[in-house]
Amino acid sequence: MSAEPIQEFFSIGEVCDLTELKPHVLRYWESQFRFLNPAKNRSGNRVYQRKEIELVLLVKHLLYTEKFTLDGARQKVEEHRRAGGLRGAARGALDAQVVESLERELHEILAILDGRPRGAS
DNA sequence: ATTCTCACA
DNA sequence: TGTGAGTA
Repeated sequence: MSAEPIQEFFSIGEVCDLTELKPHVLRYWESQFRFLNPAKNRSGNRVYQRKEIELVLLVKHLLYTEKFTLDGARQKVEEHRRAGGLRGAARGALDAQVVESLERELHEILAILDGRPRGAS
């Protein structure tokens, strides 16, 4: 009964639309966070997967909303990862509040994606 | 049109 | 972080 071919890969441009960030910011973060390394296709273009969009949103939240420094955000995200990712962090040593709000933001975005065959406005 | 790297402010 | 140059 499944239907819509869910979009699995995203260009940097799509990720920017989805996260409200500029391409140069995403590329810069790549140089600051090892866990933010999207694969490159044959032509060298970044290919993002949903997991990476989650990371981008987490970093954006830490940096812009919680006003962490690059170093602080780096440590925080690594904590999240050691705790088992976005989800696992909830039962870890991190604020369930943040995780909750992130999942909400994420769901809003992914919901639109999953229910949208792309190309329609 | 989009994205990429690199340089520079 | 923002912008521009020269590519692919």
